[in-house]
Amino acid sequence: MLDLTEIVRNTERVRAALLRRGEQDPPLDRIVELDTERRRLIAGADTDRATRNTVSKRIGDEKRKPSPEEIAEMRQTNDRIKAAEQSLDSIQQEIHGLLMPLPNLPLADVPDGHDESGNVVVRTYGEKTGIPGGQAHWDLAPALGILDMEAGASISGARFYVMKGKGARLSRALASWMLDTHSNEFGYTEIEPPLLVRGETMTGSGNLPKFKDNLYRDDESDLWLVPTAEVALNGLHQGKIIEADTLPLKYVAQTPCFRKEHTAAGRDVRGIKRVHQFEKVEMFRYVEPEGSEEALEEMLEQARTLCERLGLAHRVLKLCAGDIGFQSAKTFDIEVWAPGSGEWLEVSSISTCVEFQARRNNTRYRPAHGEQVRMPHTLNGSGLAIPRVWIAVIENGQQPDGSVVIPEVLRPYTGFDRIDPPIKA
RNA sequence: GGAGAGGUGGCUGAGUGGUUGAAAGCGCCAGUCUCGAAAACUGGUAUACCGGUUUCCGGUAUCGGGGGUUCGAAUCCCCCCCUCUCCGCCA
Repeated sequence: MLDLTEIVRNTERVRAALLRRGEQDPPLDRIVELDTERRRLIAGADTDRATRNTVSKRIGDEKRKPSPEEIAEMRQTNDRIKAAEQSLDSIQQEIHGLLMPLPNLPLADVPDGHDESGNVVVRTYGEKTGIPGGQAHWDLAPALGILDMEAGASISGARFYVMKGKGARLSRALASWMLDTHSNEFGYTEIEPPLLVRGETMTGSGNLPKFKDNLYRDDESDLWLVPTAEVALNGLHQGKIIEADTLPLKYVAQTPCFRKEHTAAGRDVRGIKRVHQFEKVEMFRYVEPEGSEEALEEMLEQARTLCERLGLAHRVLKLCAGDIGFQSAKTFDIEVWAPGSGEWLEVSSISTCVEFQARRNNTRYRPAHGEQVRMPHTLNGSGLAIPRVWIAVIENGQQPDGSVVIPEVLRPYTGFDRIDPPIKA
């Protein structure tokens, strides 16, 4: 959520920033107008309440019954207060309704651009690998007996998959290795959060109300399935004041992610690049505003390190203003090279949301004992998305004889160093 | 799912209609004392919003959430949520 005060005071600056994101005509003037009315109503109601408090206190102090005149006067005052409260309530609801769909403002150094074509490749690491004539994972993996798309479809429908044998094991190994690296080496606290969350939690992260079409929901219990662990990790401190000396908080979680992907119908239909349910390891931080840029760079480096250790060629993209996510102020993507599919696969998206999520969530922190509370910055980043890394690992590891070699770092987790094709009878 | 108990400030915990934003203790901050520290003592210590002569002052709201009764509600009434205990069920 954007800061109402900021909108009122710097309307044009906010408008310009929103325009960079492609928000053509945000209702800023209406918001300012409503805010003026809001202040007027609060001032009036507060004055009436002050009167009521004074009169009641006097009656109490004097230990007597109120006079008929006082009662009549207070009834009138109370009616006025009630009327003001009702108007105020509807105005605040309207402001809230206008504010919630507005995306975060891009930071100054975020490049201009309308869509993904405006993204900037910051740097490419490693050489593109892969054998000549290597297969894409949707051919290779089923042939190895480690992936069954038909079974996924028959159990649950399109865009669901089943991993089998060493494929399932590879997926689990990737997740465990990543979690261990984050916990043991990078200093994150591992979290196992609920996967079903309340609507408020989903709103706090920015997924509601605007993106409900992409979310699964259970009507009966009014709970939503998380599209990323970010939602739950962001909710960890909602409505709370984080006490002094506890920032930065660094969390990591591995969860399934549930996404309807209606909006992407027709895109990436082959294989497991875009599916309704996938595993992802997610980093999340609460930091003081001053350290937020540095934290973002650090998270980028950590996610990148994972790609490097897997021996995957990868590149870092700085997303343009038109392509960053709703809640993001600045985002880097990491893409790994998948030689069989012949494309760069996004395996990580690392963003700072500055105060945007903290404000929606009412999460604050106290810099030091006795000091004024402030809003922390929240940052999130995949570290990493499992199926796409899985794709890159097998496509990069495939050998001329049809087998797949497993990266060194994963072997303690997989318990095997290669995946051989099944022996034909 | 059945029965009961309970939700008060950073924490523990008083408070059943009128100087209660809220006792007391703990914690924390500052000062005194000390070579320094501890102890002791003294004082301070919530959040949000509105207004203003804007490092401060005034006002309003907040005792799980919402509604009601009343001149006045942490305190009385109604609804909801959550936690705990016992029973049942269950990975």
